[in-house]
Amino acid sequence: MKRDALVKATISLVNNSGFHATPMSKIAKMANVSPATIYLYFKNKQDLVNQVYIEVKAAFSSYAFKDYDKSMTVEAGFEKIWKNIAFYKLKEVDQALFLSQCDNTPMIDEESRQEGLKHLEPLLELWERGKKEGIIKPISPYLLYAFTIYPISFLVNMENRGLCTVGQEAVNKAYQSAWNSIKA
Amino acid sequence: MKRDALVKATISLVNNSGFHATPMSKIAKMANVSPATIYLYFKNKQDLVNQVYIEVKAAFSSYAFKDYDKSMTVEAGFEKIWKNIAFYKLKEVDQALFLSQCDNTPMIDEESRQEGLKHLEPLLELWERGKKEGIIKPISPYLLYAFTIYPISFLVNMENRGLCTVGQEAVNKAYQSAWNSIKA
Amino acid sequence: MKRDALVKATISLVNNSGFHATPMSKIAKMANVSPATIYLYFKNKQDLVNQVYIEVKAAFSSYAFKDYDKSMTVEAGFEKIWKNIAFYKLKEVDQALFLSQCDNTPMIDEESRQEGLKHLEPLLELWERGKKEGIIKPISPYLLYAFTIYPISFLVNMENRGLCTVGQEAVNKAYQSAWNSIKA
Amino acid sequence: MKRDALVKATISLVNNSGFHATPMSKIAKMANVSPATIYLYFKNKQDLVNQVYIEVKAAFSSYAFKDYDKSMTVEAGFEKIWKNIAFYKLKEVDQALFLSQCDNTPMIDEESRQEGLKHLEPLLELWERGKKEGIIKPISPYLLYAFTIYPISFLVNMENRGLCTVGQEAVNKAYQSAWNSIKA
DNA sequence: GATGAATGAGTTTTCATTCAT
DNA sequence: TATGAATGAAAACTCATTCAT
Repeated sequence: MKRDALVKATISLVNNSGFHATPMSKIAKMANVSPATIYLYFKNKQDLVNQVYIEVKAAFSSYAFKDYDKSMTVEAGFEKIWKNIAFYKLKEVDQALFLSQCDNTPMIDEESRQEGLKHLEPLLELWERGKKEGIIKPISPYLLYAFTIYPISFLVNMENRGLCTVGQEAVNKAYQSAWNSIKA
Repeated sequence: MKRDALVKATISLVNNSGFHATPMSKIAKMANVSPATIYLYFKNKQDLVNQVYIEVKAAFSSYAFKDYDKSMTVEAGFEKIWKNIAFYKLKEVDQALFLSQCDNTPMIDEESRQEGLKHLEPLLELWERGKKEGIIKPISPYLLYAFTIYPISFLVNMENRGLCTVGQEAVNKAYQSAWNSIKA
Repeated sequence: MKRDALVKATISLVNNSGFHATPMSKIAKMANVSPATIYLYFKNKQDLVNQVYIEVKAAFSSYAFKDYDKSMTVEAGFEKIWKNIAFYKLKEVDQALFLSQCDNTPMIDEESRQEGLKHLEPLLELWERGKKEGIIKPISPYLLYAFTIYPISFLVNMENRGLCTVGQEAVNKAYQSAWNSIKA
Repeated sequence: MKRDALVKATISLVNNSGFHATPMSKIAKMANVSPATIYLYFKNKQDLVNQVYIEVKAAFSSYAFKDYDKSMTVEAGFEKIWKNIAFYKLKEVDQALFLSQCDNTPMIDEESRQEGLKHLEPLLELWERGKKEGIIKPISPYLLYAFTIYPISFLVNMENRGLCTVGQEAVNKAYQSAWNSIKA
């Protein structure tokens, strides 16, 4: 209950001001809780973001593989996963922005980062299979990720700043770009 | 002289700890300068990062269009610019990381962001021409950027964290992915 | 039962960290009790130490006069009492250290201090008698205490810090010093 | 200047409330200084007391050996040193109380304790000589200290609490007790 | 221009105490 | 009796910024 409110407040405030610029007191206030209460659930500020990061990453990853099934063809599977991710990031903008900030700054422990990464396994496996089947380019998973998944964050960022709008059509076009960039 | 040292110190420290986690005193110390001296060159902390951002962005952009010429074909021009950018980011890792952090967090004024953006004009023009010539997909420049330029940041981040190495071959493959993602 | 555990925990923790550096929560934890439970037995933190002080002082004093009897000669009586005290302090190190800390810091109410003091009456009487009989120097009881009883605390402190060991022989020598310092 | 004021304020406040019960803010206020200023001179609260302890101990020790000279007889030397110490403690009550509190609580680092101890060397040497000459009892220096120097602290404590007064006569009597307790 | 000392305002964190159960 | 969750108030400490020199 209170923990949930704290997690939500953290995401929202970190998005708006960055980690180090959001005082615990503000998080507490937004969660309608005393500052001291935070420390019942989290060891300290660092622990708070770490836990939030891991949880958001887990929620994100779980959504990413919804309706995905290893028996799908590589292309179908990739489209499913990619669109899940895109859909998730465009819908749960707050969480997406939070993750984007975590992934591009030193605000998260390396350990928690590793923890958050392991959820991606199925996608890596799919890519591996795709490479074996000659459907996907034989390039490092970092490249595959950089050109298919990572760009989505940019679009969410831009949309959030009101610089552009990402509708259904843009998503489809984006998917085409993503797929074109890695298909063999 | 001292201003330069301050700019460099800022980049380095912000990369390692994030903007709000790097005190002015540390910046001063790293630049071998008194804290008070910072205020001779910059109005305040926010002004300091803003100026550093604009300068780095300018250096980056100027490099991006080295040897580029509007008379080049779209494809040749794009390859030139893309590789300039990639080369720059892989060489000037510190600056690249700094920009990546600026672009994904609320640490920079919106105004300075706009300021930093305008250097990109020639690339946008090239893309426009490419679209008219039917060489590049008719999609928004945000999409074009997301799938060609933005991924480079991811690779630099990963390399910096020691998770992968980006050599000449990877750069070529990355370029192919970038081009494939936007070519008509 | 629980009260006992609380008293013991208090002594132990205050010895290791000092009064103000030992939180109620730690005391509760060490006593396997909820923090709230402490307040069933003690009005507040100050009341807790005060009570503990008085109890320890009482236990100490009661032991001090074991097998002592006003009919003893002054010298025999003093030796008995002194050795009781020394034996007690060397055996119940925790309690001795606790008292030493109480006696040398402002952590105890003046009132409780007085309360703890009155147990010493028989020793004062013995000294009075000794002075009348010309066996003990005609000096203030504070001096008598300072040179006979107080030194024992020092030895216990040193032993506790691992700086020296106080065996049977040392105790005898110490007693000789104590007696020499006050005998007429 | 400011550092001096801080040291003085620390001694005074620790005497009245104990180390952990005196907030940095109070120390700052008493020294007419901002709390932040404390951290210009001391790394943290622990460092503050440690440094104060070492300094007071040094002042004390330096006074202790005033006009003492290794060429003096053991008895004369001891009387000189003992009376120096007594005089100092009775005059510089604040410092004496502070040391007494440091010596009987866990508020000082073991390291600083060692540091403070080494000043006593000349007294230990004198005792060693006294033992060799058969003038002082062949007992451990801890015993010698416990029965000669340590009692002075008790008297100062008592006088400070208003429980007794220690005048010139008492000092002479006390010295006799001290000497009697250790002379062979 | 350059500085080091100083600080007010604010940060994270702790803790004695309470209260609904 | 007994508690665990909750908290207000205060603690230690930090830091952007200033100012006399």
